[in-house]
Amino acid sequence: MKPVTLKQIAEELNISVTTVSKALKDYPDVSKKTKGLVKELAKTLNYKPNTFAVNLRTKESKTIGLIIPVIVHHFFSNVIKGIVSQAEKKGYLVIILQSNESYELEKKQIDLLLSQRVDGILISLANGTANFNHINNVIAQEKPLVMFDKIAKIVKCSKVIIDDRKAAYTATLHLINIGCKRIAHFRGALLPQNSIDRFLGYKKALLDNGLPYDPSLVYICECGERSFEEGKKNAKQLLIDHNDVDGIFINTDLVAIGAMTEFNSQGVKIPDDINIVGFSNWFMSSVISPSLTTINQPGYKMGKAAFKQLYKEIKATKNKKIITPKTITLETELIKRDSTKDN
Amino acid sequence: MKPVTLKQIAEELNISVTTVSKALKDYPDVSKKTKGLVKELAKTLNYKPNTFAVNLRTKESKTIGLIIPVIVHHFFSNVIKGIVSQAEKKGYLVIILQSNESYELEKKQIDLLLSQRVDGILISLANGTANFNHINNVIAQEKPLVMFDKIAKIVKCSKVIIDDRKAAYTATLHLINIGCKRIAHFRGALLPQNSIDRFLGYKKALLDNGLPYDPSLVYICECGERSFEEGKKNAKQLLIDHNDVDGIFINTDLVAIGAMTEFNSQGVKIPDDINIVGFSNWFMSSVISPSLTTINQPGYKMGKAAFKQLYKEIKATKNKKIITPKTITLETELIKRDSTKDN
DNA sequence: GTTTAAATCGAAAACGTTTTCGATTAATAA
DNA sequence: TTATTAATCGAAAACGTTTTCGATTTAAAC
Repeated sequence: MKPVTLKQIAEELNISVTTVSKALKDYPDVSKKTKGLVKELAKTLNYKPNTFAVNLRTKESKTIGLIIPVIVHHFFSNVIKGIVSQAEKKGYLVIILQSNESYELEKKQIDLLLSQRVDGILISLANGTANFNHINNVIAQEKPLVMFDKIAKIVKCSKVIIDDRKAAYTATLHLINIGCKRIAHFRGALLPQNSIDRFLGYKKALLDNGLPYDPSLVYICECGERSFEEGKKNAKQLLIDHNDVDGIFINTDLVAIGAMTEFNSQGVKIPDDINIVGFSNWFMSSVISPSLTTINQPGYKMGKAAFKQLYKEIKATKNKKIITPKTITLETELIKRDSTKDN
Repeated sequence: MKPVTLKQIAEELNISVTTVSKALKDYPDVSKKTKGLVKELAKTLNYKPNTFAVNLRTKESKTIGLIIPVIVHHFFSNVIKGIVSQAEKKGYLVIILQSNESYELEKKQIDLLLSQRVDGILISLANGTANFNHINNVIAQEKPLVMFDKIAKIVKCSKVIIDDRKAAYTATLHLINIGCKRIAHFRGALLPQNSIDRFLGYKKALLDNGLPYDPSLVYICECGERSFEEGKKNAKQLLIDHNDVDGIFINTDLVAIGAMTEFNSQGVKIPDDINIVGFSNWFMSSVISPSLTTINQPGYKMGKAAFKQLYKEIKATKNKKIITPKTITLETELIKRDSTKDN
């Protein structure tokens, strides 16, 4: 019941292991006849090359690692799907690790993947990550690495992102265009680049359009496991702090839905009393009532693009070519629904 | 910039590769002194054993494969999270593949994982899978395999499931208890065991409680990508076919939410005109309005349990022990919310 | 001083593949 | 005929580790 090896095929046909190997890989220095014999026998014996040996010899595993802050997440699970499907097409397998937004875990997982000798790494940074030595370490080893979504601008590597600032600008502008004068923002955690950028886009849209920027209108949420509750809490606090807010741009749909739930239960009408724009376009957002105006964030596309870039870099590295980091920016779009007024 | 090997450490210390290897693994036949020297040098050189070589030697990869019908799915992504986190604890990595509910793909992916020589396989069957040769093939090779959620009763292997029939019975009974007399069922696809079981539980609850079973009240949906739309469509059809239905037990939350959307838009009041019970307890279900009564399906726990069982079997196989298949049934619970009347 | 036991080490084989390079044979050209 | 080329093959090294088993040295026992 042991797996078939080249040796067994060789002995059966009274030829050498070398020839068997070469026959299976269509080397030109094997006759058609032997190729035929070898391939036939390999098929009937159901020969499968021993990946361990192949890996050892070729020094590649045809495997990539993926580190992601959360798995149970509409956007990220779409990214995973994009990566896995694209990788499979190119004959690569994907090892998935969840960093749980923890820098320490992320560091360990990088080590784990390196010691596993994956051919490349795809990563979306944890909220807790402020030090990038572990990432730079990977790059220094000339192991291809591509960041997506939650990136660090400071790190010299390829990135696949959306233009968070622009998207946030668009979202806020929409609120302004429908007549909002006091626009609040529920922002994400402090460290991640994308929550910074969304905040900056929000701020710029205000200033560009003659509205004052008021820091007391900006609320923070960690956007972790308890996003929904954070949304409710912030909404409750907002109602206490201010009575004149007529629009909110919220960092994530799930937080927005939490906020909407709170507003609903307090009798605050959406969009009549307050207009809300979320971010990400979770499936849920189209289904709740009122449906949520939001920014579509293309997770599946991002996963595909990230793998494609990584694949290029793996090939390049193999051919000893130098890779110049590339930043790919994917398009987003505003999806108008019922949580904001028609204008 | 090449990775450090045992050989380099050996040369540096003027000892043999054998001794270095043994020192690092704390063999008793290496002196304390050499152990100290070796370990110290290994650390300063940042030695990491070459996994490829270790795999080849030990014939194990410390890697398992996971085949799952869909990744972007609240329940399944929770399962993934459970598996990945548990596996990491035991030093195992997880390769994820999505079968897309396709038998053909599933078959190919099994082959892929076998040729990758994973130490074990975790699988939830595709809807399209009616033939189990590919699975039996794995078992015949004495490669540990555990099925979860979408299983095949006929296959002799360990399984982690919920008692779908019982859960469906409970759900239907709840509808009966609050006074429903004409209870419809939106069932899942025809092949999967769990959609069959949920249907049977529904039917049994009716008959046990003196209600007639009426096949015209059973609607089918594939529960694939378009679940939401299927829910709407079935709801619309139901309103055309019957005007006396006062309760529906629906195979999946997402379908239920689709149905509720349709009822809402047609002015059918939930739960006054019609009571609805879903299945799975997606996060969304607690957030929509009215919130959805449903059966909680413990995805994270299932993932953990599935890996634990697989781990046991991997260990057992390694020690040449025979493994007797085990079926683990996880508890479910009815979560009463606003889509069903109080009684 | 000899025997025995314990402690410490290393040579070598093995895992299964890939690839280089030299050897052999057959076919062609001179 | 011999020289040259093309076609076909295989020996052997290499990838880096683990593990068996025998060798050597040292200490203890007689």
